[in-house]
Amino acid sequence: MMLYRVLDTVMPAYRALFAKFGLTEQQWRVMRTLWEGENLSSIEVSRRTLLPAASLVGVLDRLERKGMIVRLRSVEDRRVVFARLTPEGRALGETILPQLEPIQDDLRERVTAEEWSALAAVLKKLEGAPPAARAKDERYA
Amino acid sequence: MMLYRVLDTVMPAYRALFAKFGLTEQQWRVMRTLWEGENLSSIEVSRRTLLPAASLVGVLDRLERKGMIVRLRSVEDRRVVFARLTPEGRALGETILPQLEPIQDDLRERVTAEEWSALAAVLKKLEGAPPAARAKDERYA
DNA sequence: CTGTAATCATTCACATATGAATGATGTTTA
DNA sequence: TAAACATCATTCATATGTGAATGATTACAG
Repeated sequence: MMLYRVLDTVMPAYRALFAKFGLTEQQWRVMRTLWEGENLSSIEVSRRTLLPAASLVGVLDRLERKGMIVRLRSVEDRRVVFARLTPEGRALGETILPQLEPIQDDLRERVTAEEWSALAAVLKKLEGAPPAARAKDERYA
Repeated sequence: MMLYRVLDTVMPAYRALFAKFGLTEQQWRVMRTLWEGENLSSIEVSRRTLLPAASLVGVLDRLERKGMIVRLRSVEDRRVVFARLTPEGRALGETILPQLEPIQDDLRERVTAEEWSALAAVLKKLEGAPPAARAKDERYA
């Protein structure tokens, strides 16, 4: 509940910014990874954004309709689909990213660096060993 | 992102339990408040569960269809609707609540009490001053 | 080489979230 | 008291989340 409460109070600020440019939170997350990675496979985007594959399909559909990205099927492995930014998509990033600073600053203003790392540490412990059962995809936490 | 990651690893365990009894996470949250409060107004349930009113309507619809609750319109203020547990709804609580312990224990096992309060403190600071409610006139002027 | 298992993207059915708009009902104000 | 407001529940349209199932493609064991 605490986590939800925090998200409920922190996210609206971001959402307001994205909304100005016609993006939803999830669409934003995808664009964000692309502004960094440019050309990524769906599954890689899914991993970085934490968006389930099933949801990602729709998000990519809508981003494609908006002309922000294009989908390209891989040649080596035809199961894989890549998402690539269009010039418009890249331009959007250069418009939005700077406007993100004020919000970030506002957050940093309220929590000291030590508190941040303490928070990060505890959260990391929490995600460390899923209660249910894992054993398969360990990779890197 | 950290917050989402934690939710992604912690919630599935709970969801698995609810699912056994045909409940979703949101339906669970509502039932939980009713197991404590018995007869609450919609708006009060909304406040305690953090579920937006618009979503709550549907959740209550489904819980009502399942025979877990009933809706009663208030007599003093006919705008208000109360949600009340049915005997089945109450019984479900007595079946599920005990089974919740193992999951809770597992979490407590991984994080010490001090870490918990530290976590709570930081999170509380974060929700302290909603960045969004800062003013209608732009802030980066 | 062939059958089988593993992957990846997608689709389905169902449950929610979000923001805006409504209708019914209280409250307040001029 | 009539008009302007404020509340609460609900509905709408659109976007996601969830778990299960599919189809198309590899990767692999035998």
